[in-house]
Amino acid sequence: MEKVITIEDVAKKAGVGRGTVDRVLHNRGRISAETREKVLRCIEELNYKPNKAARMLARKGNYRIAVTFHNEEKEFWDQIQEGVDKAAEEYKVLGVTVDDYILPQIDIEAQLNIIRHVIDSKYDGLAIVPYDSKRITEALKEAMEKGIEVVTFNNQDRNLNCCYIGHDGFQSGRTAGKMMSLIAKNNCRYVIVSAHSSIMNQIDERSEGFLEVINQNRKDMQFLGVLNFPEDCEEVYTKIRGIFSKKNQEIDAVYVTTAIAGTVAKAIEDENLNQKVIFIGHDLTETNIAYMKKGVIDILIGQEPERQAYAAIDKICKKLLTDEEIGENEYTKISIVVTENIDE
Amino acid sequence: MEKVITIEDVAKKAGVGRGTVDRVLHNRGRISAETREKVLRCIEELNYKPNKAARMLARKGNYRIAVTFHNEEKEFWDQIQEGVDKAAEEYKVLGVTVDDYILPQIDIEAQLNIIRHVIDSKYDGLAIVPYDSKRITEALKEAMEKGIEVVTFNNQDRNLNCCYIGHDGFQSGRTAGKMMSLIAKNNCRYVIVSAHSSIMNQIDERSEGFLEVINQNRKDMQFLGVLNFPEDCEEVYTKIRGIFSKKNQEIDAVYVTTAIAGTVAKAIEDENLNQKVIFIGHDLTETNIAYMKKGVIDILIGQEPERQAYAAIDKICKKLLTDEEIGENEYTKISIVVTENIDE
DNA sequence: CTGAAAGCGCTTACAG
DNA sequence: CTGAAAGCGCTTACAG
Repeated sequence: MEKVITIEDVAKKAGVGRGTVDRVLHNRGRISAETREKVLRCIEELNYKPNKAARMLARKGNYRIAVTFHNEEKEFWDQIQEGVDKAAEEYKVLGVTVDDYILPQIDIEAQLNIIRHVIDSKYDGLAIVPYDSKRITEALKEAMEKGIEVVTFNNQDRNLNCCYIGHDGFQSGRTAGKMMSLIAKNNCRYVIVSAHSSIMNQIDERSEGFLEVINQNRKDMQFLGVLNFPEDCEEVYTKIRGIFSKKNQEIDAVYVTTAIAGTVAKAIEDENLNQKVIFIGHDLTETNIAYMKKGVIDILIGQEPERQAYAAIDKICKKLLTDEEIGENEYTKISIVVTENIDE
Repeated sequence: MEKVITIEDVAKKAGVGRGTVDRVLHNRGRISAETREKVLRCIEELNYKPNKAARMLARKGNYRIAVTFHNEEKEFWDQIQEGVDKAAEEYKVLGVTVDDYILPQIDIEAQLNIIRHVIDSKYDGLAIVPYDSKRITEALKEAMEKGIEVVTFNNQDRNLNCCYIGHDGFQSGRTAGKMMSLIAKNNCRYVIVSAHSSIMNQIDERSEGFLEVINQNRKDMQFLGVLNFPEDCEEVYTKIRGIFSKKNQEIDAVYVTTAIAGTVAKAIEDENLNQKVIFIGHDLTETNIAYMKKGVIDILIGQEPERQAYAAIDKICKKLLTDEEIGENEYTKISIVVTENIDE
């Protein structure tokens, strides 16, 4: 076995105690400049790499982190929840407690209260799906200033200087656009179903990206417009069905940017337009996958939801437990999924 | 902080020493049936979960594992190498040494020698890309019988009862087929470029899967046949260029199952057929990506090579270090990639 | 068959 | 400012 360098080796070589090496490693406590220098040099020369398992063991204990999101589109957020649970389970044995704060729907006021609570209760970390609001941005800034480790996921707050983990909405719209431009027949007439002025900016970015690629690659395609449906309900279903019915001669393809793909799919199926309308949507929810298997939805764009939540919590825990920097934004993979490559 | 149950708690509750609990946990040493029962019950009741970090720390040391593959298609195997290196780095601090045995090309005889060497040198584990040969199967069986932890990756030996990590060749061919069937124009005439009687069975499986989906979805498409090119060289380039040139009226689409996509792409580009031939290939190598960006290749099917190698080594180390079962085969994700969703 | 003790590498009060 | 010691949870010889 190759000899592995430990903190002990460094301490011995530098002629100091292990505690001292630890201190320079983490800039903890005060150390004389020369001791610091010497230790640093030894670390360098020995190419010392701290053992994370040991670190976590020793540091064990007593951290509390909060995670918050809403779960209105249940199937999707359940996947987020899985990521949360997995991380919570994993770090529990290392002494960190993860508390979930889950809202029934997007609610800026409620989210503000949660952030406030997180600050007041002196949580050590916060993983959050931030809604687009100046007040939220401000509240999160305050939390960060008070030393709470904050990581955002799934929706990016571009006004906040904070690590984000999730997909790039614009790029995923572009990917959908590319697929559409590859598949669509000549002079294909298409609509986008979206939700304007959403409090989740990812949604708008998807439309932009989609249109950009179509306009670039397929000048022949005809854009019939955006249908905005911020909510998902009976009424929406009826409206959509009406639109496709009346104009079924006109619509050859549809791109749904939001979580109402299931409703649109149902409308299309009920109008017997399965094979006639090209359908691209987002997220690998059970409903969406079922419609894909039935041939209503052709392609789904995935964004690795479990990974988003898992990574957000993981980063916070690593920072807390091992001082590892939280680091850069991490964009999750944008997957293109057809029935043949569904995962499992 | 929620109280975390440790081995100590279990021991106390069962009225035994920690060592004893450890023994029943790992079926190490002999324990009286009743003690065993009692301890098991306490573990159950307390819902005790061992702390892996602690386990790895204590078990640290002195494991050697070997990994072997070839790297003729360098760009691809470099990605495999990355996975190997990442795992090696990670486990080094835990006292496991990873030795690479890399062949310049597929070579059954050479691989046999490596397996032999692994057995003779009493390695603790072996991660291998097994070539299709009865003798290899036998040699691996012997290694396993001698207690070496073996995991295969990238190419599956279906005659060996051993964990495999990699993509499902058949399913990835099906995925390629689906994309082709979505994109291809009416009466599209297509060829498959492959390498029959390969020593890597994944290749043949891809063709099968591809054809199955096309035949099912697109009766209109016309199959012009399989072009077999086991090697990648100047001569192959010339031949391919000839085929596309002479028959450029005839070939509308091509599916390349092997690592010679770059050569095919070059031929097509040199014949100025970029926009005329639909091109689907495998693996996100630099060359392939470059041809995709130039518009020669339309779609690439990925198979997570880094993950394959990483997971293979990771499983072996976990087994060695924490007794965690190596478990089931793990099929890596089949990704569909266009320029818009290339990772990074 | 089983318990007590030492050790894995790191961190954290506690003295000085 | 810095060292010695105890402890994190688990495993491993060593006695018995």
